[in-house]
Amino acid sequence: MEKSFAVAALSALAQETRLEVFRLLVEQGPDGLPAGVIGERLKLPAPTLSFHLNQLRHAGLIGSRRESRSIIYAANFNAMTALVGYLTENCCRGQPERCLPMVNPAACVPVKRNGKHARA
Amino acid sequence: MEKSFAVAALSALAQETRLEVFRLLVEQGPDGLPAGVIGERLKLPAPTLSFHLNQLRHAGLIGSRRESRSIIYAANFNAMTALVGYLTENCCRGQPERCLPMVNPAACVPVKRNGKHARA
DNA sequence: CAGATGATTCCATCATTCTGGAAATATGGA
DNA sequence: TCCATATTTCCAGAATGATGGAATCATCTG
Repeated sequence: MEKSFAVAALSALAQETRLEVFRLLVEQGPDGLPAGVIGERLKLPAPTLSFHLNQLRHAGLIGSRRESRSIIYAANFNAMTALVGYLTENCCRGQPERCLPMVNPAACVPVKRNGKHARA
Repeated sequence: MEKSFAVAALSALAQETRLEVFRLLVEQGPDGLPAGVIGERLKLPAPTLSFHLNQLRHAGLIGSRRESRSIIYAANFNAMTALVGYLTENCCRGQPERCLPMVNPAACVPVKRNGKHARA
């Protein structure tokens, strides 16, 4: 993962409204939700929601598809995983046992992607 | 984890310089590094670095201790884990198999903390 | 095509954040 | 005490981000 991608993703999530939107979509799973429903649940004016959905989409954290009049948004789970992996990458110089007393091993070596960071 | 904590942590990381600092400290492990060394490695003017270290510290992502004239900063691995857990919490309405085709199980159900989100 | 519905773009306003020089504070050594 | 080192605080200018009303675009139905 690129540093600029990570910054974009983190910036997108670093805002209360967007974080709520994202978590709602993560909870929903791959099926996602139409913009209207999201706005209804989180009580957001349409332009505000649209702005935030755009930020999340440009950051690659969510995807969208049109379905009749609605536009359905869904979390991008690959991006989520990649971001988490980027944050925790190389933790403790590859000696995760050094932070294991404090964290779950999975968080320290989370992304098993063509074996690159795998250790467990 | 509180929503406001998560937003603070994400805001702190959503900035290129701070993300670099944090990743450097994650790599260093619990021993951490003195501010001066961080500034040297990342080529940052002291006031700029100090500003960013403060942001990270206020967000709870790093801790500091004085050691003679130096101030040593180290990543807070508990906070890191909690943040990752918050992002991925309840993914796919507790049916992680729905996003498993896309992500590593560990990323979907990462934080085993008093059994609250544990599933594997 | 006309009307209704779902969503986006435009844009001005307001608010927050980043940057680094100069000055200040803390610690240790001669 | 005086000086050097390590780091922080102060501050102001520059840049970036959020908000929501009005207008616009896209799609479906009759």
